[in-house]
Amino acid sequence: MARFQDVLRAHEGRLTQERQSLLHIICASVGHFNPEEVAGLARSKGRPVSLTTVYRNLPLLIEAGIVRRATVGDGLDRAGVRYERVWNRTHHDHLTCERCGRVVEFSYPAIEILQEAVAREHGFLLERHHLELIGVCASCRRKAGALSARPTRRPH
Amino acid sequence: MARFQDVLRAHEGRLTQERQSLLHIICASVGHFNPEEVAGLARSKGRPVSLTTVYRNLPLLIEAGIVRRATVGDGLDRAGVRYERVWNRTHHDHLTCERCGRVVEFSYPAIEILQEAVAREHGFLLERHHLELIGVCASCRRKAGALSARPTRRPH
DNA sequence: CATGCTACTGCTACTCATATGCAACACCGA
DNA sequence: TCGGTGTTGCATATGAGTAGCAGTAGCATG
Repeated sequence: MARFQDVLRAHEGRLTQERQSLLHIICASVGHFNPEEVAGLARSKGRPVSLTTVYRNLPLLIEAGIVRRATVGDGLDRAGVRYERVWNRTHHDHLTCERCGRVVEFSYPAIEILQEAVAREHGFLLERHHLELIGVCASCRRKAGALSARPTRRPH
Repeated sequence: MARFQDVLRAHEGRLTQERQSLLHIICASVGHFNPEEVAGLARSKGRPVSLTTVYRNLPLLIEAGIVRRATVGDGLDRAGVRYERVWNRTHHDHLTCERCGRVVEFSYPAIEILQEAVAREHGFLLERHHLELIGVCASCRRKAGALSARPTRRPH
């Protein structure tokens, strides 16, 4: 991508085989991924990239606005950092089911506008945000049934 | 705290010296903390608790609704997981300056209401959320001045 | 199109946060 | 007071991410 090349130039960087491999994989990605998965995909596509290199290039890809860190499963769970492509996609946030782990993407402009308002009120210039809603999805609620375990409504 | 004792009972747990020490420290806490800091405080107060024990008890304290994980500095930065007391405090979210690291707490009921709406639309029962706004605070903007580095407005 | 500078890669070895095995200990109900 | 069992702390293991380093490969230059 031209955008990536710009960032590379700004860093006096080079467009190596490995970086091209990463770009291809990420541009073809649909959901979230972590560094390990990217390295695995690269290997399986015959253009392997070491895990170290993935880690070293992710910051550049973020700076280029191609990927971002995604806060998914930020709850107590053992989640680990995940990333997602941002380039050529519309902005969205995440709604996660804490029972089955399902992740729904949503976008809700009204919330974004209010976030801007909050930032302005405090004299901040808003750059970005992380919003993750955590709850129980419809099917898990059905499964849990009316019997017990109605989750204690204590949002924060 | 009675609440903690309830959780302990549910787990057939015991109210040990160490757990009391942790409770005291956390109930006296004002801002965010990490496990290391808790252990340090306990030691300095003459009721030491090993780091291992802190790690082992934090999940119980979360379950008891006394603390929660706080998403602070979730950006690229080297942040690390932090916790904060929730018990006896009003709910709030965080507004972080990515330049100086200052954290402002805010609460904005309208956003909470919209979050509920989003969850409901998708059939979710909202349990909790993580919201962190990241931007540049007033004084850092002044410092950066009109000269350069107007942050690229690319929120997500 | 050959050359050389230097960024990049991948290996290995390291750090740091967090988890686990285990023996000694201390709660707490009997 | 006593005994079973949950808990603690140490030492050690795990796992994500980082840094050192020697060899490699972009790419600018002549």
